[in-house]
Amino acid sequence: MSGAQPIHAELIAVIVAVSDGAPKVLTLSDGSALPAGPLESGHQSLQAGLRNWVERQTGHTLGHVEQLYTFADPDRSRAGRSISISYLGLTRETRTKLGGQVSWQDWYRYFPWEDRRAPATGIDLTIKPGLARWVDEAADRQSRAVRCFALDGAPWNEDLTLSRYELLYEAGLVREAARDGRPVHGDFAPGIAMTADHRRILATAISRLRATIKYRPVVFELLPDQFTLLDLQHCIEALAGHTLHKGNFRRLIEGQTLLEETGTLASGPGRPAKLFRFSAAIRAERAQAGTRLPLARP
Amino acid sequence: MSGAQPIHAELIAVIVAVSDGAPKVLTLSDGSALPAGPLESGHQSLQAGLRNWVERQTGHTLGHVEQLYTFADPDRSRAGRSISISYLGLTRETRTKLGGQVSWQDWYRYFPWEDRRAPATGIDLTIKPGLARWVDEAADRQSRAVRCFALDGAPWNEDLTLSRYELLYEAGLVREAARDGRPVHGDFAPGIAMTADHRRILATAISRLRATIKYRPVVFELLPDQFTLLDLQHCIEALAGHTLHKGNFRRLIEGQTLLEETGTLASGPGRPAKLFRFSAAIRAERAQAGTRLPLARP
DNA sequence: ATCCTTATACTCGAATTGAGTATATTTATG
DNA sequence: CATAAATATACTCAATTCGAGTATAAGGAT
Repeated sequence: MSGAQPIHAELIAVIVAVSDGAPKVLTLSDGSALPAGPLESGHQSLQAGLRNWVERQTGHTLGHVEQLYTFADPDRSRAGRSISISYLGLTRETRTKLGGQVSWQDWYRYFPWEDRRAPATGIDLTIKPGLARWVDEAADRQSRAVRCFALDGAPWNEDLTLSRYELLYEAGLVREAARDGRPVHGDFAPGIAMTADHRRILATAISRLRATIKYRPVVFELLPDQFTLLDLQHCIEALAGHTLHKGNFRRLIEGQTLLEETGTLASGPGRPAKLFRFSAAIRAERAQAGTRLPLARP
Repeated sequence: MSGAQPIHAELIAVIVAVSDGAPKVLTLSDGSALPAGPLESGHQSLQAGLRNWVERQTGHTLGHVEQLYTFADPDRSRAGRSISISYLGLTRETRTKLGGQVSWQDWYRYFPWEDRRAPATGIDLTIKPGLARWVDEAADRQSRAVRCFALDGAPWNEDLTLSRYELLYEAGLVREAARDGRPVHGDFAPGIAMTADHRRILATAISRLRATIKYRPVVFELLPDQFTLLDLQHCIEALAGHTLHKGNFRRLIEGQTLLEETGTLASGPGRPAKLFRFSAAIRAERAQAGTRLPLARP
């Protein structure tokens, strides 16, 4: 087999925190790029390399870290091919000073259509006409658009963030598509663009995280040590992009051994809520255990 | 940032087929290695590179292809670091001639404890004593072992194939651990070893495939054009490693729009069964749609 | 004392699930 | 040819889960 070639490898990180009821992502260049850096020689493993590098650059300790996807750049210069390995990392947003153009951004700035917590945002109205034009051009597009955007009465599936972004890209309804020279089909969907394929990587991270929280208790990496059941619910709703039924949520959580009471109460308006922490077993296993959250769809 | 270095990239493929009621994986060296090859310059994308290379080498057309994981070799020679990108590919086992040491192997030869279709194989009896010794050495090991191997009355979770292999490796209960100089804790678990980390990659593939078949109709890449409901059930049981309730399986499958009748009947002993094929919509979307199979665990 | 706000508890019917039994239609066998 | 064996298909039923709602408790603010 011939054609093996030297290659340049880079790590791209999607660092996620939740604060003020919004999921945030750590960005460079005033929100237009994800943090990235070359794979360095000293690193034991890719994951260790990423942790080390993020902690040095941002001062944030990463809790859960998960590999997302590896991309190869097809048409880079003769100088050598480039491979990007992307990661999702969870942390708590601390008020540490951030360097010049480093900032936390609400991830729904990039994907407004993914936030369905408040009803009737009218976002679909912006997207649907362009989508309709694209669908009419070929026969096999209909069912894909229907499934991704729940066009008929079908239920919205929050895990399809990546599929939806890819569809909008193919349909020429995001700026990146126009930038890459693809045909457009109308006004761009709302939401701001990013460098290269960074918005696609962010969509991958959202899809993955939304899928992960359903069966593994990774949310605890995003919450403070103590929290109320409503805090937990709001955190999950922020990530999932839709609201949950309070009573059913509590029933499911309390039916498991996920949490334990701290014995203290939260203050604030209204009746004080019990404070909880994740149970010792869960903390020891660092999110290895299984969980059930009321997000699975029939 | 310094330390960027040229890197060698290689693709490793886990090619899976199901025949004679057993999940098979394509191997080299009489079953001790997975097919692997360097990333070549002509390839558009990693996935295209893999398809191209597998089809040229084996004559098998890959249906569903899914990226598994990217590893970096930490302690390779000064000559340059190596990155391995592993993929899962599904195909049908055809009777094409295979080269010298290329062969299809039942994947349960490598993971006998993962096949729970026949009850009481006694495999657990071989593993449990060593596991018990390992658990006793540190406090936080108990719950992990319990969860992975369903030690108390907990239900067996078939998706944990990778976690179980990793635990056995850490516990020094597989040959690869001894080979890598780790302490052993008793007799090795049954199952044959592979080169380097290939058995770990195979475990990753099994975990991923077992998780995937629950919500995406990828099985259709493994079955012939027409098949009976029992064929479909047996295929899924082979992959999942446990049996399903026939009536409930049929109820769930027929309650969806997954299949359509061909109008013909299968022959053989007993009452002839209706032949089905996957519905046109499913085939068109090439496994993009959602499905439900009776495998999800409470 | 009353209102507002949030927490917590409980209810109830619909839907799903797990496990079982009964019947139909073919091939093999004496 | 009658019967057994094997397989397919259909139906039943109770337990559990789920979605959505109502009711009550406990704090602060006015």
